Amino acid sequence: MIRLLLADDQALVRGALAALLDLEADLEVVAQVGRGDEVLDAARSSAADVALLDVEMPGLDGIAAAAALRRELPACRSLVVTTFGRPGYLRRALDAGASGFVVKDTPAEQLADAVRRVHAGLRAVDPELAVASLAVGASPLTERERHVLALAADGGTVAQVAAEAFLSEGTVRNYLSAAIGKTGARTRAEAVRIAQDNGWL
Amino acid sequence: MIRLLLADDQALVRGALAALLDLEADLEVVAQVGRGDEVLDAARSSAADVALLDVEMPGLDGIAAAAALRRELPACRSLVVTTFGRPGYLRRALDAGASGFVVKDTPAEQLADAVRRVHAGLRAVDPELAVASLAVGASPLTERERHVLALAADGGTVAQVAAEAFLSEGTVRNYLSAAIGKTGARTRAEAVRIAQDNGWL
DNA sequence: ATAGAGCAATGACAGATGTCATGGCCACGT
DNA sequence: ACGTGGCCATGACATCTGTCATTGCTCTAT
Repeated sequence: MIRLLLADDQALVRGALAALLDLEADLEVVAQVGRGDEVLDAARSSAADVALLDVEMPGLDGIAAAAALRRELPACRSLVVTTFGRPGYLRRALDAGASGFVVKDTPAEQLADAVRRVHAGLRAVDPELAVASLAVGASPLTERERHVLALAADGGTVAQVAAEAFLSEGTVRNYLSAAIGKTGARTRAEAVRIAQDNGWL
Repeated sequence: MIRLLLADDQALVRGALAALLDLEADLEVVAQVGRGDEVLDAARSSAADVALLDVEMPGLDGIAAAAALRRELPACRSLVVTTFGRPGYLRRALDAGASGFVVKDTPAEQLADAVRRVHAGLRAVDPELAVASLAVGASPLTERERHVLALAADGGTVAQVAAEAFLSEGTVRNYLSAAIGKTGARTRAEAVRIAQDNGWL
């Protein structure tokens, strides 16, 4: 029996996945959580073998949760499940020690197989996405550029971003300018969109 | 036996929901589609009683699909299921003739009940969301303002938007200015975010 | 040790953006 | 008939952005 932990902030999806996986004779859902920062405790107390982690979660995102599991509970393997096939997500998930990566538009029948592969110590990675990940490559942004762009993502002015980041306005403009150049965008808003689509955040 | 149609672009979620609902003795999933524009045909040929429609779908969104069902196949009732509890979505869904509206973070146990209510001719609406919908109210934007803001949403310049909308640059700036004022935003990007969050698109 | 890369800042400048006043056109309700 | 309000446009204006050149500091790799 493979013992499963489900982590997804959408209760309906979480419950539905549980129903789907419980249909398999060799799988057993032993814990469900709706927040990333509850994953570690739940995995420990339920002695889960595999954790299905959504990327978008409150508290702690699925990738960070995978890293925490790797560090604190290496016996429990991670399978990251996500809505968005952002190439950067895959790379970061694997870097964080996840054993598998599945997007939510893969057929339902393949999920159980992915779980079994991960449990067996193999990798389970969407091949199409792996190619895209290589094609897009790693983020061209430096850490500060990323940070400033993330702060600008919700539409604030340069002055607001500068205040939040404790930087001068000119510096913020320089970083944004660099980010716009590196992403190939023509405006700040477009740069935000491109960075988000690629999972560079 | 209540005959169900599932429409969701994420195959994994669709399959999982099917597994969940098939566990109920009185429910039967008779059709599944991944695109909004396949809903009508599938509902007709499967003689579905209730259609579960995701809002975010390629081809035709779930709300438009609900409207089409209402018009062409009034025997089939619609239950809109969505990731985002955008207040505007609820209003538009009900206007389109949907009988129910459920967000994806409601507990899984309640979904089957919502389906039964809708099948019985009752409404199934998230009460919390109904309140939010009334509080936020309808979109303050005029049709042109909405349109221009939507075109500006992906980060293009004023000149690009003007070209796409066949308007002068000055007019575009005026509409954007009006939209910024009405949404209470300070920049164009923020206005886009606010409008999207409220489902005003 | 030396060159390269990231980080932080300043100043200057062209161009884009947001605001406002104004005008004309049309449809609608009273 | 009249006012109201949405729609389209123009022009002017202050401000905000995006770009570039330049400087200085710190690490890191060669």
